[in-house]
Amino acid sequence: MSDDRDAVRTWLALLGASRGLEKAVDTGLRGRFGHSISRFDVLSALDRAGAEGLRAGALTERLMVSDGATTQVTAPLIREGLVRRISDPEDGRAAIFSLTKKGAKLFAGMAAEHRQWIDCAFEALTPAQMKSLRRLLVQIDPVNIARSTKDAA
Amino acid sequence: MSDDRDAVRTWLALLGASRGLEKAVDTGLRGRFGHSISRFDVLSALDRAGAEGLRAGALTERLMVSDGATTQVTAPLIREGLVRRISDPEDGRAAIFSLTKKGAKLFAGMAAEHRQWIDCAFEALTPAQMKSLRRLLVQIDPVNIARSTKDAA
DNA sequence: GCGTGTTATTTTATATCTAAAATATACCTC
DNA sequence: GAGGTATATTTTAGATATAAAATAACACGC
Repeated sequence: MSDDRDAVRTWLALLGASRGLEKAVDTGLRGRFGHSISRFDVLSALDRAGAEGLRAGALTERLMVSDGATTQVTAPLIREGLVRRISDPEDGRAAIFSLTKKGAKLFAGMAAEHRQWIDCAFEALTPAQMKSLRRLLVQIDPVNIARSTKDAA
Repeated sequence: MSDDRDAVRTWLALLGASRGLEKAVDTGLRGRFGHSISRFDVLSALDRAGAEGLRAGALTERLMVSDGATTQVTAPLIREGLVRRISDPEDGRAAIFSLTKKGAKLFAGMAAEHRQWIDCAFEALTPAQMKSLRRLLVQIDPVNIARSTKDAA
């Protein structure tokens, strides 16, 4: 068998594993808590940030989405009283997001369940295999694509 | 260091690698060809299917998306004359999608470039490492999540 | 032949993302 | 402190996804 498409085959395996797990987690979160994985990511970032919360820009950066998405995803969380938005007293332009008590409590439950799901999904891998997997994953370099695309243009 | 969150850390690494590469490929395809990665996937599936093409249901299954998405993603491709839709002569309900000559030609160019990008992104990995990576990836089992979610409900 | 039910696809409503335009406020220079 | 410029965020428009309702066509039993 030729190895000509090794990289493409590996990419398809990576994409399949990631999408499959993401879909399963999203379905689980929606079913159990009525929130998408995007919202879970917001709650997670804010939980980690603690009491000071995060500015909209910082939240956007951590979620690796666009600024518009942050506004939209936080909106329903604010409506439900899980997230609080206040103006930065030091910069009137900036908005600071943080978890309410209710939001923190809900997130704790979500995170516990989420962790169990992930543990189940990775059950077949030993800790050493997981470490090996992480080491391989970080060697993949998407920046190379951006470069070669620019060259071709 | 505790290994308590090994699985979650691995999941985050997987998600990061996959999203990063997907984003880079999507950006590359849009910049060079004006088509999203979703459309590329459609063209790819139809190219593989050859002259007989694929029924809408089969295309949906291969893309692993919902049936509605197939209708919507193919629409612009049909408008641009890259994909053809005809009624199945043996089943008036079914639609059969196939590539036009123009679509096949465009896809050939896209696929060649796509492969170069992926080769670049995986440059740091040896063929043996890629094989090892694939073997680890297929052991991840999202179905476990669906099961445990159902139990909890 | 004709209702009845199943199946294939499309349509519709909603959610989420991006990119770009609009808005609002801070900061800097004079 | 007034005006221009830069920056932070929201809004808007468009793409893509899902889920569920609607549409259309086949197929079976009578």
